[in-house]
Formats: sequence, C-alpha cells, structure tokens
Amino acid sequence: MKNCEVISADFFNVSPLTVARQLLGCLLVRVLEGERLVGRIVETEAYGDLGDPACHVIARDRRIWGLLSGPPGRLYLHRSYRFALLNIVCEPPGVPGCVLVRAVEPISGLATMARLRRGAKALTNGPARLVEAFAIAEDWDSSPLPRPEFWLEADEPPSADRILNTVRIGLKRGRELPWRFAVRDNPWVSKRIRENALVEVEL
DNA sequence: AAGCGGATCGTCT
DNA sequence: GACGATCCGCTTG
Repeated sequence: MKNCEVISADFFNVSPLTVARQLLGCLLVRVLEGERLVGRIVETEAYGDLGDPACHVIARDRRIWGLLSGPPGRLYLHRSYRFALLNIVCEPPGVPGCVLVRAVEPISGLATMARLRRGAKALTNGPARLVEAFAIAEDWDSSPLPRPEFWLEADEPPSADRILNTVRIGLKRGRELPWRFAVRDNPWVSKRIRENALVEVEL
C-alpha cells in the first residue's frame, strides 16, 4: 500500500491479527469545521476472531454479532462503561472479527484535541481518549469507511523490530491471548505495558 | 511511578 | 441488580 492512500474495505478483508499489525503507523484523519486532526496509530488489539473468549461476551448481542460478521471496513463503536471505543470490522462477510484502536500519536490539530479533551493532559493514549480527541460520534457506528469527515491513510510502517506483540489489557476474559500490537518505545502507547508477557506470533 | 476506588450507563440476568 | 475492551484523582513510596 502506498503512503497517503486512503484505506478502503478490502484492507480489512483479512484476519484481525493481520490488520492490527498492519494498522501500526497508519494515519487517522478527521476533518472538523475545516480543520484536519491527524494522528498516527501506535497501539491496536485484535478481537472476535474464532476461539476468542472475549468474543463470547460480544456474541450475546445479536446486533453486534451481525455487525462483526458483516462486510469489512465498517466502524464498530464498542461501549464500555460510559465510553465508546473505536473498532473496525475485519474478515470477509460471515466471519466475525474486528480491530480496536487503543492509541494514536497526535500529529496535527493538538490544540483542538486538547479542547475536545476538556483540558485533560492525556490526549490520545487510550481508546476512549482518542475517540474524544477526534470527536468521533457514536452514531457513526456500523457505517463504512471512508467517511467524508473521517478516514484512515496508509503511511510509513514501523520496522519489524519496533513492533511489540503482547497480551491484551483491561479485560477479564481472553487476557492470555497475545493479540495486542504496539510501536516499541513510543511515548503515546497507553501506559500498562507488560513486557514480560511478550510473545512471538506467526502471522 | 504505581496502585486503589468511584463514577456512570446500556445491556443482560 | 451486576457487570464491563475506561478514566481520573488521590493515595503511598
């Protein structure tokens, strides 16, 4: 994929593990009142692939199951506590799966992001924080990418030796699976790194 | 720097 | 009535 190319549905027509890794380095672009907010993806997690214990929680909801099993490239705004978390549906139709964007490095529009975060210091180093900083609306849920005011762009990927692969964090079920990906030593990666849980995965 | 408890709300039992 | 794919502020060392 070429740099600056807008990412379309076929990018997501594969395993969430592949998407989660390939999304590192890509750009999140949001046009808000004429201003471009841009962030580089530095942390992701794969969800809902076959045999995912965390997926069984999701599967209880028919609507969400239908969304995750539907066509790739659609937004899934997962609700946890009072927050919405940004996911993108993966896999061909009929196979459930999605990728959670956990953290981005702010590139431009930082002042606006700070305003949207209501002055909080932590701008985009957390899944709920970045949704707020990019003014991602909950009624975008299940809509396809790209949107006129929100899309993803390919950009320089981190070299393989800078990609960190660990277990997912913040959940109770399926926490042993090494389905979290992050850019090593990037200061915008969300805090709770568990280096000792580092696992090598064949992709 | 790290660990805690409370906030808060839609969905499911 | 209980539970989260979380965040924030307050406590310790």
